[in-house]
Amino acid sequence: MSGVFEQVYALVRQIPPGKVATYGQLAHLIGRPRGARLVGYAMSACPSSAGVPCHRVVNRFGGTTAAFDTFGPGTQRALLEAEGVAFTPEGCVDLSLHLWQPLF
DNA sequence: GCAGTGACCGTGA
DNA sequence: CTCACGGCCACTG
Repeated sequence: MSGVFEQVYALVRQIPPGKVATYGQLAHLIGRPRGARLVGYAMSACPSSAGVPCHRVVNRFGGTTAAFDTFGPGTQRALLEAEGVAFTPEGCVDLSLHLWQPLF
């Protein structure tokens, strides 16, 4: 609470299935236009106990995080595809179709 | 208690 | 157009 991480987790938790958000976008939403790194670190913490779908967070290119290879190659991609997220031949998420836009 | 690092982004030259 | 650097917060050693 009262921490940047909690702010990030709160937003990520609001991301509906089939949608993805970028680090920079989340950083802006928490009031840290230049704090994209904080979002990345917050994801690294990725407390499953907090119910944070960190697999729905990708970089600005829509590329999945290599850190997910911890569970196996292409783990994050598999999770997103299971939710109906379309991927480009380059292996990136089609942000034009699945970029999460906070209504309010 | 101090310093360095980290799943990144944006701007300047 | 491309290359390079700074900046933000929290956690670890």
